[in-house]
Amino acid sequence: MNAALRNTLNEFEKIPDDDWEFFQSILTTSTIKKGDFLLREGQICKGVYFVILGSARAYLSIDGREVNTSFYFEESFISDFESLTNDLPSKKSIQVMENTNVIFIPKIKLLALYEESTSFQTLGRKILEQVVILEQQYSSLFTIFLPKERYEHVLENHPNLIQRVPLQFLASYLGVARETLSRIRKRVT
Amino acid sequence: MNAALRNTLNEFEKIPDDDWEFFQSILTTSTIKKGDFLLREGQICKGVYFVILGSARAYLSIDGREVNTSFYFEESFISDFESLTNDLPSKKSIQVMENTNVIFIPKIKLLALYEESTSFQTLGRKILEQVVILEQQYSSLFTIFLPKERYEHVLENHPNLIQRVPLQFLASYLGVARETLSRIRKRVT
DNA sequence: CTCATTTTGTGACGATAGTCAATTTAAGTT
DNA sequence: AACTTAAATTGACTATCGTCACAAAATGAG
Repeated sequence: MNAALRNTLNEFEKIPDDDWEFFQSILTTSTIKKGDFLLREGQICKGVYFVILGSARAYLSIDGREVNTSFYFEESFISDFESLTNDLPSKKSIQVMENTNVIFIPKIKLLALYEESTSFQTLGRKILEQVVILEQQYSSLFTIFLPKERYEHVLENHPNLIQRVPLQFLASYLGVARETLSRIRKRVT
Repeated sequence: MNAALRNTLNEFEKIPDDDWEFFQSILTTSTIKKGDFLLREGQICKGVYFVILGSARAYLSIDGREVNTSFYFEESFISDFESLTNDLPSKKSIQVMENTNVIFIPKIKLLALYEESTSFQTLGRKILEQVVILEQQYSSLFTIFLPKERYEHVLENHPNLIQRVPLQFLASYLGVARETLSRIRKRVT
């Protein structure tokens, strides 16, 4: 059941068997129904989710309008770091886009695990390094590309996004109006 | 001489004295002349710089045009994570904007230190967590704000940037043409 | 201080994306 | 399958930004 998570973690850092045993004991698995929330604006994020099957989105509510900031699919980690690491009320909501199976990793337990296991500490650092890289690539979308080019670049590099995310959510993620994205898509395809 | 660095690190995690002693031994301090480079496109980034005094910018060269992706001032860490963590040729160049004093922390030594010291490992993780948060705030500039609002938001939250970065560099960082930024600044001020 | 170079500011124009409104298409429910 | 609701598309119009060309201001070197 947790095999997908172990495989993903092993790509970053090999986990010794006994570390893994303890790690498993802090995990809880659950199924979230389409439209339900992993985190709501104002709540304090208490841990990290791992997506076994399904998808989710993170968004900001800006005077009534929803601005999508991230999308998550199988084998990815979901959290709001701003809330999680500094215990601040989240500015974002995280909502599941379809029925989704997740593993929950509580922050308190994870921090304790870091203290005891060097390999997990290393793991946490390596995952964060990749998150930083992805975030930088995302922001450069806006500074180096025009809207149409942003779409093409995402189509090329993250086809999941284009295939599995409804246009209404994708638009704000790409920084364009829904109508504009619709027109871009017609021209490109 | 390294006091500024120690102070900064202590805000993340207290460093035991003996850990600090060893850490100091891997550091080298240098002065970089205005316009010189800490990293050039195509090179592999070999470590992290800490700014004691001065400033720097990171930029991408996109068909002749320079797109600035980050600015660095006193007490901040400079690196290209995409190159550093995965040993890839850097897409970015990092150039000093004025005569700048930096401390260099070599990656190889730092990784060795991580293996031996839990507090440094934790430190590395905590710094990365804050980097992720900053990067996410940067990308949301583009999705939630119009150009004029981006300028005002940066003016409010990172006044250093507005005061110390030439307009020609700021423009691409904010995703607008130089002329547009010039006009925004006239209206806002 | 003067000259040369770089940086910033301005004006005019065209291209592009945003907005509003209406329609078509798709999805979900009973 | 029929109905309802939501999502995507399309058209018309406007606002905004980018581009090009040039002028003014600031910076730096001799």
